[in-house]
Amino acid sequence: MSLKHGLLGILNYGSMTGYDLNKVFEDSLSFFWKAQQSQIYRELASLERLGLISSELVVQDGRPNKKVYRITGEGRKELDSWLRSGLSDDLFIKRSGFLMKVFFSGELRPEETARMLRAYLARCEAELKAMEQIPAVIEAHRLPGDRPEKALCWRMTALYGLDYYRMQISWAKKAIAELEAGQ
Amino acid sequence: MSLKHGLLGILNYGSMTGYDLNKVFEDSLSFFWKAQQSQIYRELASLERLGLISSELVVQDGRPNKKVYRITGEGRKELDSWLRSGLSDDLFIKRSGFLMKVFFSGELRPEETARMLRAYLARCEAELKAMEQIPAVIEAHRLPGDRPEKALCWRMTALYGLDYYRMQISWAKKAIAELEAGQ
DNA sequence: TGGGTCATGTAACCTGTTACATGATTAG
DNA sequence: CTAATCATGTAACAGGTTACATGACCCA
Repeated sequence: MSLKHGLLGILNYGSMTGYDLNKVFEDSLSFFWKAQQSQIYRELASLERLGLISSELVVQDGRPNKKVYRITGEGRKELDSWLRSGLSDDLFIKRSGFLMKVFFSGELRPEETARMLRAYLARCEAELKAMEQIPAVIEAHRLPGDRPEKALCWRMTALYGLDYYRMQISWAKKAIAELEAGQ
Repeated sequence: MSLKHGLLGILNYGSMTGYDLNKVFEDSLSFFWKAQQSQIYRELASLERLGLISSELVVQDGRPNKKVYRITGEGRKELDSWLRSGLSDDLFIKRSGFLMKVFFSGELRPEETARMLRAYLARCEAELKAMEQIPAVIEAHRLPGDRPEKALCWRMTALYGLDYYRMQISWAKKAIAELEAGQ
């Protein structure tokens, strides 16, 4: 459900094509919501059927024609009621293939488990490094007309990302130390 | 994919019915993998078609007959190769409806956002409290024949859960403070 | 001349969710 | 007597993943 609301949320900031939406998702939301391009097109079609967005074909020459989507009044109402509906039930981690593997790694030799954890640690350190620039990017993206709350909320999710990776890193270090102590 | 491997992993510790597997999932894995009962039955059927598990009908009187699933040699091979295959690509949070909402909450008044965050904080504190007993439960579940690595890996995932909720709590507190400062 | 960007989508498949359906036993 | 537990599933739908398909323009 949230993909639909994410699309509405972005279109609420400005009309754009499926292609653009895909890029915005990759650039800004992919940390907490990874969407496939094909899925975005499908959801756009569905949102249009529901009357929450409308589209206009823009003929271009030199490059392919494009379909620009715009949020409708109905769409704004839906977005608003979603935002105000409080917490939903889908809060926490639902599926982690990684933790599943850790859970069953008692079958492996401790060195093998440790090797996997070290690889995980390296990945987390790389992700953290990549995220560290985001708060500055948000600051830069700020437009004069924007409500200050917007930047605050964006920064809150970015800080979440930083905290998240820092936690992964400290957990992984502890786990590796425990494995090495156990041998 | 990981649901299949989770089922194999549990059946590797002992044969059981779909009903039992569902309970094990709820009791032990639901923190990082929430599976529906109907999905478990479907995956069991699929694993059996693949020859990774086999089943035996046990006729009971007084209660419904049951189908006891057992991992096959093929299944053990598959489980083992999954465990040794290192990190997969599905590492991090993929979808968080909660963060999606936070991201777009710039449209709300700060008090409304703060109310949502306080509700989140309360949920996290409750989850943390519930998880705090788990390391002791794992210790209690230990059987004489078990490899010590098994308990270690279980404890690592439980510690992950604790760290995870503690991180959520500290992030939420910071975010609420920022919102209140911004007003 | 080859790869990246712009721009659209479809098709098939897999996985997850929700709801329905049955029926006996046992514990409070 | 009523709710929980034991035990099986199916059906329909929603959502996510992977792969395919097209085609022009621009830059190196």
